[in-house]
Amino acid sequence: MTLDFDPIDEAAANWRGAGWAAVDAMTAATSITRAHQILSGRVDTALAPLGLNFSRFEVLALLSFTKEGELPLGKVGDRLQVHPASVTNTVNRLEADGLVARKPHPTDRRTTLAVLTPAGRRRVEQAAVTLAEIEFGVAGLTGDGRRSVDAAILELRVAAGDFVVPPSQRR
Amino acid sequence: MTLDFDPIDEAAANWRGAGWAAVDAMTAATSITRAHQILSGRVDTALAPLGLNFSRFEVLALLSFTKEGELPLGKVGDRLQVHPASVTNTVNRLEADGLVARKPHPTDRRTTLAVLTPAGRRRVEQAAVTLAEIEFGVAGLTGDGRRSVDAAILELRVAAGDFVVPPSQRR
DNA sequence: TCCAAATACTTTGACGTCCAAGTATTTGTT
DNA sequence: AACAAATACTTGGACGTCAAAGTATTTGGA
Repeated sequence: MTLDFDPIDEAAANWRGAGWAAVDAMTAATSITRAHQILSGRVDTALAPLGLNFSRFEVLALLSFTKEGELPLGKVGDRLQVHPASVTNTVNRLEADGLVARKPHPTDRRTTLAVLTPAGRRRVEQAAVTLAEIEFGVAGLTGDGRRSVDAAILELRVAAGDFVVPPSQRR
Repeated sequence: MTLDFDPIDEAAANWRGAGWAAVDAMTAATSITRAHQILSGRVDTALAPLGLNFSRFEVLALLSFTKEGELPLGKVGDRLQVHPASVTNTVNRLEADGLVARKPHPTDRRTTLAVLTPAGRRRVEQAAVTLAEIEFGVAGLTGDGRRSVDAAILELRVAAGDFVVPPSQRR
């Protein structure tokens, strides 16, 4: 069902025709939404044979970067910027597949650690290779395109309060 | 829980440290994912008082641009690039709220038309104003940023086969 | 010391998305 | 004319996300 016109261009023209405002914002929002749809479809398809999706992969990758291969669930949520309930759900699945284990925090009994298992470490290595092969779903974006997307979205993330740029690093 | 560092920068450094490939693709994918998360949160929050979300708004907007304010459900899915089951679901809600009605196609009895009601037309006008006010969730992106995002993602969409650029319009 | 507030995680429930399968109707071929 | 294939939509199920409420534990004053 490939169209023979750009649906976003079409929408922009309709928007202008209706006299609606912020057409450039609308096209940017629609582009980003569609890009996400495309890449997440590609990524999930590529990871499915490994029993992973992007969220699960992100958790494994994050753990694999720590010294001990473990992190409190709350930290996982902070870093990946997802809701605590989603972390619980994701870790449940990883645990069911034996890729991660839950372990009590040594000093704070409110806290639960997610620990990467040996199987989890092997799996995340495979997944990293798989994802690199499909270019994380952004095949079609050139190097320039990737850089400009990163730079533009950086502004959006800062504006959304994702993180504070330390005064020493302002660009 | 604002971080004092850029989590995507951090991820990129970790990726390089682990010797993993396609770091630039990873950051682009992560940026797009996060951008989508930010804007869709903002948009859904802004539309909630109107009983809409972005999907429902898109359907209403699309209908409002047609001459008769009606379109077969299948066409809606094609234009908005969403799964037929999602169209059914979205139209169900719009219908329950009296913003859209289903009507049989005059000649093809397989086909169902979604028709904008007067209430639907009023609602979509309000929503368009609301969305323009919050810049469709992309406040923080400058004009340049919006243009470069659009241009970069255009490549991605074409590569994904969203539409075919007619020979006469290749840029 | 005591206790309200904050923190950490889980549970439940409302939605949204997609896939796969099912029903109805039309199209295209022989 | 007959019928397999294509098309259009709906249904049911698996998942994922978030918000809100619930439980347990720790923290930070009064």
